[in-house]
Amino acid sequence: MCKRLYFCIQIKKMKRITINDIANNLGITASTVSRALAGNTRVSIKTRGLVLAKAKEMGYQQNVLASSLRKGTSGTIGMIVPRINRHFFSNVISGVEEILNPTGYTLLIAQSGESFTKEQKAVDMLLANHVGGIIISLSVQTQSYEHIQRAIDRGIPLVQFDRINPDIDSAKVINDNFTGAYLATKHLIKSGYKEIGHFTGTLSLNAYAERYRGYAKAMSESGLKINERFVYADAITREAGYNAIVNVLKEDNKPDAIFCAGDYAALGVLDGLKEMAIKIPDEFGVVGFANEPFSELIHPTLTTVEQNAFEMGMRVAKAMIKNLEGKPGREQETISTRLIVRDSSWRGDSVK
Amino acid sequence: MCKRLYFCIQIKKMKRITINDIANNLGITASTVSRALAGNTRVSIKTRGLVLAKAKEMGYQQNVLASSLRKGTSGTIGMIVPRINRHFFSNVISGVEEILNPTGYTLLIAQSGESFTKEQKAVDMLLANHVGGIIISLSVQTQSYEHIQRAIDRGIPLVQFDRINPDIDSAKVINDNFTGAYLATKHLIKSGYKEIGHFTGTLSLNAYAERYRGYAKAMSESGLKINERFVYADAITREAGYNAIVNVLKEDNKPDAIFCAGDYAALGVLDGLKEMAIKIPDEFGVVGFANEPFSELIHPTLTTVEQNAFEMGMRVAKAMIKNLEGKPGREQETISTRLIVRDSSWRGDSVK
DNA sequence: GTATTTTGTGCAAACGTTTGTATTTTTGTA
DNA sequence: TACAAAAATACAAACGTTTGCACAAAATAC
Repeated sequence: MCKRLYFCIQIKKMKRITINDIANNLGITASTVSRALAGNTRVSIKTRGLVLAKAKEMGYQQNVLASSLRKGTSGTIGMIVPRINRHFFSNVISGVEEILNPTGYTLLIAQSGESFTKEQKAVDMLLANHVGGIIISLSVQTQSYEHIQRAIDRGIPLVQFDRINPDIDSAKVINDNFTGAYLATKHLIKSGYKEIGHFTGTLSLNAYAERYRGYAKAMSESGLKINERFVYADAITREAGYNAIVNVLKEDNKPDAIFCAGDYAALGVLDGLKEMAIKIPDEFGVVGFANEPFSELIHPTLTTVEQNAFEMGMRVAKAMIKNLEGKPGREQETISTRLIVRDSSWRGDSVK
Repeated sequence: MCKRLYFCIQIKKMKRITINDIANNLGITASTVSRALAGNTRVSIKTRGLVLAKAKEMGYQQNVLASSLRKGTSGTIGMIVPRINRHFFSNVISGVEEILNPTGYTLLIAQSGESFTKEQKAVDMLLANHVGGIIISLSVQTQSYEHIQRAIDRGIPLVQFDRINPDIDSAKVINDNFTGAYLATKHLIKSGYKEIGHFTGTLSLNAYAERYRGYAKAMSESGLKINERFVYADAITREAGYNAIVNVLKEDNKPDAIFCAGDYAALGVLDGLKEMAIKIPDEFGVVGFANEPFSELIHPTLTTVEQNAFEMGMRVAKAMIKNLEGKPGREQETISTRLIVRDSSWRGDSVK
């Protein structure tokens, strides 16, 4: 590798300080140093102080790899999200780090890109890296769950969040999608809209199923009938939202409001309505879901449901830590959502 | 730990398959298995096939920890960004993963949150985790660089991107901030604005310094003088942009356009202008930087400079791999930027 | 046919910890 | 002072790889 010594000398990596170095320096043995650093009471308080001081002096840094190898468990938590550049997910990540970092755990993040194969690979990658636990939000494609089971079989803790599979035995943290959707729909009703449609994502994902459930509940509770022709279950992108609204307004029987299960779809709906010169909110109401940053910046500002992503992240991390500490903790937690009323839906009390 | 055996049985982790298991099973030795799995030609093609088949059959997964420990270098790359939930950074991350993942490297992401202390801690965390390399974009606070030097001294490859320190000896990938800013300012001039101000971030960061340089070049080239009272070097947030524009328009001598070094500041400027009922772009021109997703959604749509974040990420990853493979590679690469003209600045050829 | 090279494996040490057990030192008690 | 108990430390094995070196068997050369 290194043909000539004098080349190596300058390139050579600075040798890391190990516990053996400290031990030799202090004239004690490595095991004592190890225990001292761990704060084990079996080593005298005097030696502990000595070791700590010397470690600092020599610039010792634990070799996490060696430690994990010996202990059989690493302080790394793996996290799989569909996309890191989604406002919601990046904020969940921040929330997780908020709790995890101070405890010394480190987070290994992987993206599934909404692809099942990539999700599988991500799980295997995390397992190969001996993560101590896995946090996951399923991709839209995911329909089979052996990869998840593989992780569980390994005995490593699993926490699902947002896009979960209820049948998998693990801790779960979800948004209160039901209530959010319920309130959003109720709000549209209160605002005087009668023919309310719903654009959402695949109902095989619990998040979307719950939003549909909330929508349906609000409708039936107010004696309104759902027109299934106003319901699209594959409309979560801007483009899909646009296509759906254009499509649905072609019919004789038209809706006068749409509750979208995502802000991007709502954005597409607004695009379509503007194109058709339909007045918002006078003639048509729109509500989104997620409170994406753009939702308060567009015109009209978009009524939407806020999910507390950061809070969710913190709860996820806490659930993970609980599991890592050996406490069972297979509970399902729910993070509350909040309706934010803006211009795209509120016609004032007048209509009420 | 486990007081009662029959409790352990069900909780017990499934034992991992090691190369020793494969070796025993095949009646050969672990070193041969190791070599076979690595595709070493010193083991016969026959044995290699046997080992590979058996490994697959037994569901072998390499213990990355042990491997890294022995090899003294891990296949993990650490990446430190100011904030993960910024459109630009999350896209750079995606770009890095695009290149890194297929090669088997894994990415450990840490956030500095624009805090110097957190950045230092992040570096130490990555070093403790024996990352094979570090990719970093400096926080705005960072003024001292011992932590970076610490990493370099360890001999691990470093790649800086976007917010770099030119004095640190490492590979660097930056945006063509100069040209972007130059074109943006030129465009404003072409659009007929004469008194063009500049709202930017701390000029100690090269990215902002370069944008200033581009702005200055365009101005002087067109024979326009920079009024330093129209230049704010601490205005990168929406709020700061708002305050700055309100402030600057109080004076007798007013600008008629602002080139902002960030879209958020530009957003604040638009807020202020709208509040003061100043017509955009007729009376006042605004250009941002970054092409944040919201910039094409707001009213008026914002002229801005696009940075190719994903491309940048891929280049960063390639530079890292080059370094990991032992090739020196301390070059500085520049990713081109592109002006996107929208409604906030273009008064048409009429004015020209 | 022997000598030499090539090819394929095995052996054992090493990476830096952790941890059960053994050993030494200290302390307390009779 | 002797002797047990307690406290502090040392010893050594283990975690799962990788890799230099040794060795045997096969292939080639003379």
